[in-house]
Amino acid sequence: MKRSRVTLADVATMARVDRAVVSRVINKDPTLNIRQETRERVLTAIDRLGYRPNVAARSLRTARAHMFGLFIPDFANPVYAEIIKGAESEAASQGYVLVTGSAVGAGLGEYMDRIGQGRIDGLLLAGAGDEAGLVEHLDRAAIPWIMLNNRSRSVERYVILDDERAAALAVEHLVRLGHRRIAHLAGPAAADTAGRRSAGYSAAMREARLPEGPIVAAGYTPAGGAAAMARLLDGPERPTAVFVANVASAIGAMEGARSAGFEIPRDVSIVAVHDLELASYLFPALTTVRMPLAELGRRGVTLLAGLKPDDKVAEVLAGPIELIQRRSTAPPPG
Amino acid sequence: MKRSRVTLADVATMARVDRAVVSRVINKDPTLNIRQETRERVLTAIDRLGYRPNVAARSLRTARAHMFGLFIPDFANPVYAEIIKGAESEAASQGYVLVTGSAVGAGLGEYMDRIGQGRIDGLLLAGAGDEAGLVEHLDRAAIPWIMLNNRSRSVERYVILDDERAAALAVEHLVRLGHRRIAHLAGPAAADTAGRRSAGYSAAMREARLPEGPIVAAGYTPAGGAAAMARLLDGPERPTAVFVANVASAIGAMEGARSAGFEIPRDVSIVAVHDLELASYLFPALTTVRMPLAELGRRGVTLLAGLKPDDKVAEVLAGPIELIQRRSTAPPPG
DNA sequence: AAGGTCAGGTCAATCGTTTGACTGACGAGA
DNA sequence: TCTCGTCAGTCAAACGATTGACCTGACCTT
Repeated sequence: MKRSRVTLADVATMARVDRAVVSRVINKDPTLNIRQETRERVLTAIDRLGYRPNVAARSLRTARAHMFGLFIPDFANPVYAEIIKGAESEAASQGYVLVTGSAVGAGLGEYMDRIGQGRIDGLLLAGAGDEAGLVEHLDRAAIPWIMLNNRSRSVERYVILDDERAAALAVEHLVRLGHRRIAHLAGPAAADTAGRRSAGYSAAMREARLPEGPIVAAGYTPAGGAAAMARLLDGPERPTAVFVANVASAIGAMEGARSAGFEIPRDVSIVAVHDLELASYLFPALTTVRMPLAELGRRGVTLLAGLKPDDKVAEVLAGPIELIQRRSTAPPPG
Repeated sequence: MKRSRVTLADVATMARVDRAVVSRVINKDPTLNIRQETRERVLTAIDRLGYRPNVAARSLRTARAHMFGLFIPDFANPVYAEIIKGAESEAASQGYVLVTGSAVGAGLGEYMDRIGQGRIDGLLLAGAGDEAGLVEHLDRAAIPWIMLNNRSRSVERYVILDDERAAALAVEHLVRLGHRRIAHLAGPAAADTAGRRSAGYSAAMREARLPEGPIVAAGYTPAGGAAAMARLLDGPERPTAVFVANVASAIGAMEGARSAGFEIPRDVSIVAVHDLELASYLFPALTTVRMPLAELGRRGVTLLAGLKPDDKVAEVLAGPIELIQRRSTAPPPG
């Protein structure tokens, strides 16, 4: 039970060298010229004292925190879990710590104020909208930042996935099954991903020479999906299949269809964007389009590590996008 | 206009006072005697320069980082999302930043090494097991830490929920519906929560003078739940109801029951611990026991804020535990 | 013998804040 | 007149690690 903190000076004393030597040994300074024997004295001293460098002192001196932040809107959304995993592992392998936060209730502004200056070397923003003052807030912090999965209208600092293609894959699957009345349960108008998926839907429908079915927008939540589905199935020209923009809404959509008395996939097929482990345990197991979310987090960190505060990034991540067929899609009735 | 970083000295120069005054104004030092006029000069200087205190320097001087860590095994498990939310909001209101991490692949040891010394003032460990060397690792960091939802055999530093009572609530509900053959789909033997829920199950069964049905353990995952359920329903004395230790396993368990050809709740009732929004969108909507998870996170932070590295904590959080009846439970067949 | 090279380190300024100790000016009381 | 007490700030030493510049002695070369 060592209580008082161990510093460089303590190690230096024990190893009978200058603090500078210890520092250079720890940081593997290539300019350091040292006898093997001395190096070992330092190393054992570090070990015996249980020395850990003080991050605050190091950050102060070097002006780098070796820490990246990841800001997400909501931990309850499992889609972000994938992004976090990718980002965390990439950060670790680059020698950074990734800290994830979500400023419950408050927004990014308060988060940035609380995080203060000098605590993180860069920030990843997943699923952030195009809120007022966002860019100003970030620029005041004078650290590099990148949006994941969303573009900001005002600046080029984002990595996104090929949502058009994902949507097309889903629609093509339905078309191949024989569907002609394919509706679209879109995402919230504010979300950039929603727009891109809708665009992909439209393009694929045009390509297949099919009229765009009814389109209803809803938040990326089960509750939103359930409500929207009810409206989609209520119209006169009932669709035989629905392309849902997000897996969370799809979970609600399935419930909505069931409680409206429709059976999936007999009466209506459902396919959604984003694959999750959960999808195969739903009833019926949900057909999805798998997106490289972990890769997105990974790429964000990689870019952040080599970015200056004023650099531009505008990238559509090329990664495997594939349709995972399960049981929620089938040929149309009749 | 972000030139080089703005420091205290810049503010002091602009306000024509000493750095000390600026510092004391910022920290609301009660011993500071200052004219209203001067204070305002300082405040406007801060504002005009967009000054943010440098966290590294502050931490170095005060030996406090104003940051707490929360370590969880897996972001994909939605149960932790609740804990994070509670902890984050409590931390914010106490002036701390909460950072959540999960050392993918590696364990807590590597996480602690990466996080370094002096970066966080305290650590919350959710769902950590009783791994070897854990306590040593934590004690070397010389910061207060608390386990959430799990006890360590070796030290008294935990806050848990009343899992016995949660289990009893679930079992009593099944008994009241008329079930007599109530099986238990338990959690992994390594998890402390699993043990307490099993104990609660046993006690409630004894109380109801019922023989303990078959008990099968599984990890807190859908896959584990599905496999375990198959085994439970395969035996000679098939249970009419199953108490599942965790909602994630329950999702799998439902799937397992369905693919074995049983209908829920007609053939078998299912009730699980932990309520999630998702539960009402499953098919059928899952009956659960709601646990105060956010409160657990909240309490953890509160304790951490007023804890010394050697203090003991052993607390069963008193919070509302209630049965949320949905459609996965019904009277037994016949 | 003077100069040069190299190994093997040491020295000390610096990063930005905090904080206990101190000071100069002014007015009041003895 | 001298002392004392406020008021309104100022001074400067930390905190712990990093890093460019410097030093010392041994050995070699011409």
